[in-house]
Amino acid sequence: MAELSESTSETAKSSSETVATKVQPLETSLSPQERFSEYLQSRGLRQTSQRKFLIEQVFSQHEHFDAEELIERLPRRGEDNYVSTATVYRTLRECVDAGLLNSFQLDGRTVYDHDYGYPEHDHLYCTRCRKLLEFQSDELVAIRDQMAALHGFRVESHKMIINGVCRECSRRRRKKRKQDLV
Amino acid sequence: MAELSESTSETAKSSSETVATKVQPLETSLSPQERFSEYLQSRGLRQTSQRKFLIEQVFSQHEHFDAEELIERLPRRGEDNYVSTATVYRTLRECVDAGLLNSFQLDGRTVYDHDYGYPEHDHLYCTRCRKLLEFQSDELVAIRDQMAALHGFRVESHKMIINGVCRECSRRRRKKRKQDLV
DNA sequence: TTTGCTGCAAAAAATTTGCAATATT
DNA sequence: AATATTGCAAATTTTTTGCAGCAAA
Repeated sequence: MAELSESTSETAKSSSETVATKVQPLETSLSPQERFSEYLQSRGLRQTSQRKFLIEQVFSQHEHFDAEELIERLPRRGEDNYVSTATVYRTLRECVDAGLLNSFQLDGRTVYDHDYGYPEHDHLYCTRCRKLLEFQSDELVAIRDQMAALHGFRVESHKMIINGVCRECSRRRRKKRKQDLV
Repeated sequence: MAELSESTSETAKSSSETVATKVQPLETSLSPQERFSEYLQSRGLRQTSQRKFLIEQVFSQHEHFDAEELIERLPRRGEDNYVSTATVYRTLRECVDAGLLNSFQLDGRTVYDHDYGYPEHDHLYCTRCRKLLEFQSDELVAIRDQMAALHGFRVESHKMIINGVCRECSRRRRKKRKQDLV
C-alpha cells in the first residue's frame, strides 16, 4: 500500500561540538544469521528453512520495510521458498525479540529497521515523500538518560521521530510555487 | 482493553544547567471549545452538539487516553448525548487537525494527549505498569533542530518516547526479589 | 519420539467508509 | 434550500490465532 524508501545518511560537515550524525554499520563478530541461531538455541527453538530464508532476505538489503513490503518481494504461494504471511509476522517478531530488528509505527504500519550491526539511531520522516532518514546523536541519548534519571526511570530503549519536509521536497515545492507565479 | 494512567509531572530539583522538566499548563486566550469553534468556522464546518459535547469531555480531564477509553466513559447508545463510535473517531481526528490534541501510537493503539494549552513535551513509558509520564526538555528540542538542519529538514513536529521501568515498578521488583530469597 | 513450526483460513482489533436520514447554516 | 454531519452497519487493514499435519532435535 504505502512505500518507504531511501534510508540515507549524510556526513556531518558541521560545526558545533559533539555533532555525530553518520550512521555507519558496526563491526560484528556474528552475522545476523549466526546471531539468530544463537537466539533460537538459547531458547530451545528450531532452526527451520523458513526462518533461515527470511533472515537472509531481511538482511540482504539495509532498508526500512514493513511486513507487506517484505512479503511482496518474497516468493508467492506455490513457488519455491514460499513462506506464509503468518510465519513472516511470527518471524519478524522473533527478530525484534532477538535484537536483530527494531520496530516502530509509521502511518499505521509497523516499520522494521535493522538493529543488529547498526548503531542506535533515530529518524527524520518526510511527511511529503515519506522518505525516512537516519541520524545519530550522542547528545540526544545523554538527554534521554538525564530525563529518565530525573524521573527515576531505568531506560530500556527509546524511539524518536522528527517529522518535517526534506530538502528535496522543499526544493520541489519552491520550484512549483515559482512556476505557479508565471 | 488496555489502560493508561497517571500522567504525572515531577519537579526538577536538579542540578545541571538547563534542565527544565515541569510540564505545566500554559495560559491561553481561548478555551479549547473556542479554539475548536474557530477551527470549524475557518473551514466552513458545522458546530454540532456532538462535537461540542466531545470537546467538553475530552478536555474535562488532563489525561492521556485512547478512543476506547473515551468511548467507555461516554453515554451509551440510547442515553442522552450518545455519540457513535464513528463520530468519536472522526472528531478525534479533527481535534488533531485543529491542534487541540496530539496523537501517537502505543502498543497498537492511538493515544491522544492534550496539545492545546500545554507546552511541547515528550513521554516516558513504563513497560511494566504502562504508566505514561511527561517531560519537557528545551535541550532535546535544540538537538532535534540541529539534526534536522544538518539534513536540510524543515521540522514540523516530533515524537519521542523513552521506554523503561518506572521508580515504583523498580521498587516493587526489588522487594519481590528480596522476598523470593526468603 | 517429542514438541516446536508451518500454512491455512478464520478471528481479532482498531478504524474507516458508504449511505440514507437529519441537522446546521 | 443547500450541504455538512451523524448513526449504523458493513468494510478495511493489519496482525494474530487455532489447529491439523509436518519437521527439527
